[in-house]
Amino acid sequence: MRLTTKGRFAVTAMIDLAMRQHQGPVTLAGISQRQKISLSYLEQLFGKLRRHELVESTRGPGGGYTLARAAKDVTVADIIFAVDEPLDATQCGGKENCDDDGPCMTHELWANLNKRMIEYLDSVTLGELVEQQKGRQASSQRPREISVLKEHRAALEFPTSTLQPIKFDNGRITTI
Amino acid sequence: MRLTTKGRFAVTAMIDLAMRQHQGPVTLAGISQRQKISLSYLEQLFGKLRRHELVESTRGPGGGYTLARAAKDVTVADIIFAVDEPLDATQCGGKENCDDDGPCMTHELWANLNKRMIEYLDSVTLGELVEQQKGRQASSQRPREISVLKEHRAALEFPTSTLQPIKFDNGRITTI
DNA sequence: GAATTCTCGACTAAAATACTCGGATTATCG
DNA sequence: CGATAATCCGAGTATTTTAGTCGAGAATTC
Repeated sequence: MRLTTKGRFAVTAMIDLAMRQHQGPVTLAGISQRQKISLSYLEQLFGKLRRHELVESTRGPGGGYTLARAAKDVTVADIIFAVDEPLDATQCGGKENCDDDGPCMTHELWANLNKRMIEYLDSVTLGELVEQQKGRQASSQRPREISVLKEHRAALEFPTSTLQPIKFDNGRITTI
Repeated sequence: MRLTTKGRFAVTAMIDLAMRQHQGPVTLAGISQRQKISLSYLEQLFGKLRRHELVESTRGPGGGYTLARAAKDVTVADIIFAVDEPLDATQCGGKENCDDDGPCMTHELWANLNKRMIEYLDSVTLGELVEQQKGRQASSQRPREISVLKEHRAALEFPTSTLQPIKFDNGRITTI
């Protein structure tokens, strides 16, 4: 489980896709423009998403991508695992003999943290995110205050910080 | 909240320190040997731990480090925040106007994930980890089977994989 | 056949991570 | 005092990862 902007980009792009696919395939060029993610980078990401059977592609004019299954059946964990695929379980990955003398001291700690992260990310579906976003757009231009904690600690930080905002049609809402 | 091997090293080193400090200050050279972490790297980490007032140092021969407060009053989150300090809140850090039109769509998602991770890491104290480790060492050389889930997903992955096992005195247990 | 769109692999720039190195400072011991 | 043990500190470096580029190709539609 790695959390990088890559995963975040992928989730953002998938929300964009989910909100538009009812009109037919969605092009990467479109997602690229709306979400300000480079086309070539999107190509890489969607290659992985396709190989993990989260999206399907149609070539040629009028082509693009569609979800391979219903948005409610895709979890955030699915998306993140698809693009941030673990190259191979790093040492101590699953086995418990990290060293001569059994599991390293922190084994359980990280395993449990991992479990909790996955549980959470697996509990949130793409469909829910889409609904959330629709509600937000419908309510007003000014977003309603969100009940997200202001931690005394720093916010979740992603390794690199080229995080892009999400926009639909240059900030306007087209009647979907 | 970043999860890197740096944080893991720090937690491992702190456990080592907590288990030995009753004999007086623990030297980095010792931790370096036992945990196979480079001395210079440890110096960096403990510089941060000291500035965050998690440890105290004594210079000169017979010197070393001790915990600045009781092990039960130090959480894993404390340690990780000390060494993986957020350079500065990346865009969208705390504020909710990531873009023109309010918080980006995934804002809540990551904020909530972050909250959960912190909650968990804040719920585990250094003291608990030490107790766990003592119990493990006492029971037998062969570690007891640990009830850690074998996820169908990959295990928690740390960005780079120079993870080192933890050892005490070359695998032997000295009567502490 | 021309335009559109995905597909693929190799390459590159920038950043972050995980270190190393040299020297300075502080304290103890004999 | 001087040797030694230890922390302190800043600068530098190697490796890896991330993010993104580029170019050529293949499928599809019109």
